Amino acid sequence: MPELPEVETVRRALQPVMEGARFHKVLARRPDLRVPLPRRFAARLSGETVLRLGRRGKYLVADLSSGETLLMHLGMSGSFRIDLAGPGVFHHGRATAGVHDHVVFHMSSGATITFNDPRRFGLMELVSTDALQLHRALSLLGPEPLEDTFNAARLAEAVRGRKTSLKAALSDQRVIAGLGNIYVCEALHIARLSPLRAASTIATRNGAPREPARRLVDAVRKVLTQALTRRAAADGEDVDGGDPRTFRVYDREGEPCRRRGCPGTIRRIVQAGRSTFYCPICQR
DNA sequence: ACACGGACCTGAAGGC
DNA sequence: TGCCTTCAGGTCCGTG
Repeated sequence: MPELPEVETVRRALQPVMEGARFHKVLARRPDLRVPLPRRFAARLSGETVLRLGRRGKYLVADLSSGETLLMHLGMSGSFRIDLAGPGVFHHGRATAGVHDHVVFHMSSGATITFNDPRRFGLMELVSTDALQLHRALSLLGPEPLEDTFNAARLAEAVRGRKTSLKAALSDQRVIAGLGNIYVCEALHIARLSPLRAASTIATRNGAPREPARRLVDAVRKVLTQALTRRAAADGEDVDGGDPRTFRVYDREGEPCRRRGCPGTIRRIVQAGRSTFYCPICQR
């Protein structure tokens, strides 16, 4: 499911019921996620207050009153369900937990937060807040694409000398944090750059970032901002994928290119084991 | 050091 | 209908 816009949307949904609230009761129903749940997971959370719920790349980051930070990742299929407590919840709500409801937080806010993840590629870890930036998942992450730290110079530097495709480079979380297969394809189409192009060719020309690098930075910002806006409008519905009709290239093999005046047909190829969708006519 | 293929899981969708 | 194959938006590890 989740790339940066989806994760950020989840964060915004959880924030009101988590920030400032205590973990009243925690259920670790199935500990064998991609990384096994931390030892004594429920006990270490219970009674602690969530000071702040943030996001870094595709990770949700909850700082706790205990001095530990709860790090969460949705993997491919993870999602959170929020049930606001109320009279009759046992009669009218979900009385039975779903098979893939692996972790349940009962918060002092009254909300019940359920982590569901069929494929179990998701992850929850507890790390010392002081050492958070040293954590291997976070320490290598590239800049946040919607912050100023992400710019053409930085991108050019990150891909300089990289002997790999643009598609692979943008998918690399060390280059930019938060992009996944869909938005990489979408951003490359907006920027009119071929996913097959060598990443280093957008980099620098005698010191200054090349024009393609600038276009790509703008395209990444644009595609993420648009997705975030659409997510907000969808308001919880369609937690999956997003509307295929709004994609420019993703999952549109054989369909016409949506760029004005472009006669191209969207092609699907496989790069590094994953589908890439692009227009061979207008992406160079 | 880097880049790639495969592995990790389950479920949905398509072909026959 | 049902079985089989393929594919899925993420990451990590081993190999070359």
